[in-house]
Amino acid sequence: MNDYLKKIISDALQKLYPDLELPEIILEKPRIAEHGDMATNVAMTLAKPLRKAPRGIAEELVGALEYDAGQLESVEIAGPGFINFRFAASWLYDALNGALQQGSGFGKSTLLKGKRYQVEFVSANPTGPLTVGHGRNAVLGDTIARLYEWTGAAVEREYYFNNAGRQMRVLGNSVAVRYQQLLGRDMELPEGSYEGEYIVDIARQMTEEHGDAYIDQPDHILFKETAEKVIFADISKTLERMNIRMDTYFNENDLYENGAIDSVLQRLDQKGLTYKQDGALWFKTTLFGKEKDTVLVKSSGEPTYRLPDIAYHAHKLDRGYDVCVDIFGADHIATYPDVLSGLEVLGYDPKRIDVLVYQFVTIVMEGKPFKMSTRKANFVTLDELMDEVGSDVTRFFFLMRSPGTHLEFDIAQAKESGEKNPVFYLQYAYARIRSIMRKVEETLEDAGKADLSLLQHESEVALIKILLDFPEWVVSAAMSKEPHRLINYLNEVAAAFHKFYHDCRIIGEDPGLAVARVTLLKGVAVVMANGLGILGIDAPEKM
RNA sequence: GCGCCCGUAGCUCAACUGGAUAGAGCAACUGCCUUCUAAGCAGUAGGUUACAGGUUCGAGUCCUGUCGGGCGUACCA
Repeated sequence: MNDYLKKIISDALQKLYPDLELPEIILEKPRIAEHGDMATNVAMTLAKPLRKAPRGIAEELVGALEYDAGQLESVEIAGPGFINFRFAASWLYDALNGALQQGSGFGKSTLLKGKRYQVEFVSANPTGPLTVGHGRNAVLGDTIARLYEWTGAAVEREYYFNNAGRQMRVLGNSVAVRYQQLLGRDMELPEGSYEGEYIVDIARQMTEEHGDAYIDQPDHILFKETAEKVIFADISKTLERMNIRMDTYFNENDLYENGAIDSVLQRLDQKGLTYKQDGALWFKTTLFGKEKDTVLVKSSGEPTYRLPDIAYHAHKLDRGYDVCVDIFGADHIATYPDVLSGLEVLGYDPKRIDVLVYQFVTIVMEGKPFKMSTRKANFVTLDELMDEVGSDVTRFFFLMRSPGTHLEFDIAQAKESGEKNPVFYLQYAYARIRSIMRKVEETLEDAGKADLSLLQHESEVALIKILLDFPEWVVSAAMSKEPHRLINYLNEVAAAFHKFYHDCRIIGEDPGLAVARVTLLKGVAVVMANGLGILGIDAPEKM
């Protein structure tokens, strides 16, 4: 429809003003129903170049417009010079039929067809269970990956981790101390250790498997390796519970072993972008607008995380993805520009790295902000949260707000919300439809072909129009990396359905109308199921 | 100090990236179930979009400044 409108508008413009360079024709959906189904502001944007009043241009344009009555019912001028289009009913019915034919594919597009996307997310080092603090990252990353799949891309999900750094050494040591304590040694956990109960569990597992074989080897690699293995198993189980499945777990250590780190250092050096000072190796980030240069390799010989970050991203691009998406919390906001600068001087197109920075989640417990720390074991795990409210509510909660805004997560409220939780509003709409369908199957014999033109009620027409918007909202949510847009849209679908349900009956109506309404219901079910599917949320048969 | 993000109804947040009368959900109040799920529908009330300027046909949205909050600003990850 949009293409059709653009075509007739530009045809008319060309006829009226042959010398004019055609402007981009912007179509938008008016907020208010009285303003029609679609509107354009071309008359206003042309006011300046044509040196004419917007309304005058609009009148000329509408006069020259040639359109098919099967597509458009009316074209009107309103306000300061908007041109409002109202779709013909026959077009709506055809479009609804088309949507039903696509079924579970309705909403898919080919926008990114042929593109390979990679989404890297979660990427928490395996030092402890995933907490609600990781939740927003995990759910955003996975849902954005799903959105890209729906827009036609081939998508891979990757988890990046580092098992060689200081964090993991401390982790191994924490396990070793607990291990020795369990075997009767009187000793204290050093300052800065991981204090969580799960460390004790890992240590206990080691006493069961190995007895006291390692009691005099607290630095043995087995402590760290066991911890890593156990914790990673736990993490991936948590992710699976949330409907998240990674394609790849990428270990930073591989970058050292395959020479990617050295290669980056060499290439930066060749470009003259690094220098030594005070025993450290610096990257001249001041050349890219930073206030200070950045250390890549510490005087201890250990690299900072920026160096492997650059190498990692270069490696990802080398693997052939068209676009690599990073899901970062706000604390990374200052670091990724260095990575982009590094990639650019290495000859990569930084546009192939797409970063989503989301604002932090404020955990609220008992009415007060709650500061979490994995190290101090001061946290609520995602598993605990899902035990309370389930994975649907958990996913929904993290998705319902714009990534760019701070999200307040009131644990007590999430636990309590139960029945009045907003996710149930959507699921209830679907369950209601399924319930009607089950009843209708008993009463309505062979439905035959529905005559959709019987759908004349205001609530019916409004519902059809909203359903037809679904594909463009999928695209909008995907391109902006803002899944909450889809949630807002599904809310409108559910609201329109509930209103229809209230206004229009099916059972007991004239069979022709009943069949038409059942067809409409199927359309709603398709959109709700597809939409919830993108969000990774269950569409229940019953509630 | 400097950089990035945020500031919208009592609370939590939308507003499709510059459009027409700023909208939902909680919380408050009023109606609607002998008929397909009341986890619903309809309605009332609630606003100087933090503040002050600017840009233009038009600003919650863009630019400048002020105030308030978050995060950075490490040879920490």
